[in-house]
Amino acid sequence: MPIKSADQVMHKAAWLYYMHGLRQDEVARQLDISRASVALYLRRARESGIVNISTSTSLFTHENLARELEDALGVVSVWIVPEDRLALDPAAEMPVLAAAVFLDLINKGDRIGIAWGKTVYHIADVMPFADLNGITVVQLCGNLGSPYSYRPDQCTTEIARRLNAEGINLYAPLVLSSERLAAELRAEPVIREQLASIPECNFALYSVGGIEEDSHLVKCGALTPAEMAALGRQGAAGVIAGQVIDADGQLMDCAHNRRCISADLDSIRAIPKRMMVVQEDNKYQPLVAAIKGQFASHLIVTSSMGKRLMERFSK
Amino acid sequence: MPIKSADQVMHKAAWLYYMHGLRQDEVARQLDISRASVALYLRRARESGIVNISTSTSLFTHENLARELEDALGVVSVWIVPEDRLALDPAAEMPVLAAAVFLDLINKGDRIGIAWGKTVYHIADVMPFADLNGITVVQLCGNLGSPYSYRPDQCTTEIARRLNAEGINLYAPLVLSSERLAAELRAEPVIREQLASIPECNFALYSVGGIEEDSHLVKCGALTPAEMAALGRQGAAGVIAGQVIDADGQLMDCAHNRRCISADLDSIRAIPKRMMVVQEDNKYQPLVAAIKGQFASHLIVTSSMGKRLMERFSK
DNA sequence: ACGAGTATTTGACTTTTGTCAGCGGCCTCG
DNA sequence: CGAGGCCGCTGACAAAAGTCAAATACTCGT
Repeated sequence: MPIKSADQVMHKAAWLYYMHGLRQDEVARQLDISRASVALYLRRARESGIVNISTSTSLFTHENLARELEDALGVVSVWIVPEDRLALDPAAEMPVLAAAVFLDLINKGDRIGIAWGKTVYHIADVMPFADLNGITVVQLCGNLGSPYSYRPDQCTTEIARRLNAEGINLYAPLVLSSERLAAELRAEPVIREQLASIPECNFALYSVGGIEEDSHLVKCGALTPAEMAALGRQGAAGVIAGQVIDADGQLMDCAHNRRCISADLDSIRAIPKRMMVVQEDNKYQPLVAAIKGQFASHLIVTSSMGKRLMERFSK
Repeated sequence: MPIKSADQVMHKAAWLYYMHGLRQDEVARQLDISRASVALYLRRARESGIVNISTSTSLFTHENLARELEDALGVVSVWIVPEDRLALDPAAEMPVLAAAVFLDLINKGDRIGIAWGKTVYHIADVMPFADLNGITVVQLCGNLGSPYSYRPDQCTTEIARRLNAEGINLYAPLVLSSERLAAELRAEPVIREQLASIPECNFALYSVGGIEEDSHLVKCGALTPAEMAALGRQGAAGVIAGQVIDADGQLMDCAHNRRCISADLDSIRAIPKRMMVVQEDNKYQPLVAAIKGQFASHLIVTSSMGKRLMERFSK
């Protein structure tokens, strides 16, 4: 007599309900439990990723603008979040779309790099549960406390949890108080190995940070408003995985970058699928820099941002 | 003002309901239609494959027997349909499992060969709808009227319809009354090209036929009971895509095979993923022949059949 | 332009599903 | 050994989803 574990009952209930199309009361009779329990098991099955429900994202790629941007920017694929009045608020829509596209693009066995920011955290927050095998999720940049609770390690951990994947955190601060200490820490075997393994990723998920004086990096205390303003005057245009880039998407030669523990920008550029998600309209300049720097192969933006990019890059 | 096509409304309703988790009445309010319409659109979205609901099939591979069979038979993967009293009737379970595994194994752009039989038709019958892109479904064997309505072209057409794939039928009878006519028909350009394209398939779905005097091939009138009995005495062991094979899984040298219009057995063997689904317990001998003939890389059987195979192949 | 025929939409009703307080078993610790 | 706490299951009720006949909006041919 095989002992039926709770997991097996859950799995079987999900199978009968979703695959055979039985009603909950029929499943209950079949498994000899109450219907209420069936409802409970079904919820757990969805939350554990045993059951997957997905919807085609073609709604967001079937716009002409998406096609035009793919050609003009030379990226693989673009998704456009519309802003007409029949649509939801883009702030709510974009993370959901990003999560759906993300799940669509990843495969068993992938190694996925996750960077840092409000956008990434929101994506993690709405990420459906899935039961992928052999996925590894690695953290692309060091840690930083945050006034919101969007710490880099949390993003990585949460996404790994939802995918039933292995999560690898980077146990180092994002930014150190001296260049010397940062260099020494980077040279530590445990950190060095982890940074060295980043080129093995085949997928990256991130946004691009702004360089205003109230940008995320400033709010989190990595830079003072004055330092950020100075960087801006020196030509800073955006932030990728905690590192400041110039208008051409190249790493700035500055003290902050030297004090930073994060994925090497060339390593990031070498990742085959680089999914960039940009929510805020004021990220235009940073996004232009990121695109020039080849940081996006898959891009998710609002229609208004898409139009501005089109004007900028179509000539 | 963009004109909202019915398809777009359906797609958007599905998006809001399944991805954002809104209730039907909230979706209705958002899209300014009645809740009943939302329910209708959601059904259509599921039936058109815009929404995908799938359940992990690991329940059926987590048996020890499956592992052992994979080793003993040298096949890639085995799924076992249990027959304990908590389980559904295998006759109902197997097609559902086969359809789920099938959907799991195929990818965008695949070319899929479909053979013929009651089993395959039942699988087609419960196949979920999906919105795969660039899939082609080709018919592996000629047509034959049937006392049940399991004609080969129907299997192909139905599966293609459900996957939103292109279906390519073989417009020839499975069996002709003379060898000469069969040879001439095979030489016809339209038929020849189609048969020649079968090695381009990367996936095959079929079962194996029996050689009893009431087997499918006899019931459909392709062979008389006497002819089948004679073939049995000559060493026939099973039927693959309408063609009779011997106990080693090799093509029999017989009149029936020469009168047959179907995929070349070597072409079938060359297909990378060959998914064989066997429902009936009396298919033991034919299945052994099919396995010896390398016709299965992915196998779905009942636990009792699995045990018999294990006894046969473990030594 | 008109009307027959077809497809879409809806309100009202029925069925199915989600929820949660409370019951009961079981394990732990005093 | 018994009390306390935890976990899982269930019955009963509330909420949500499915269904269908009837109404309305389209389409196409004449």
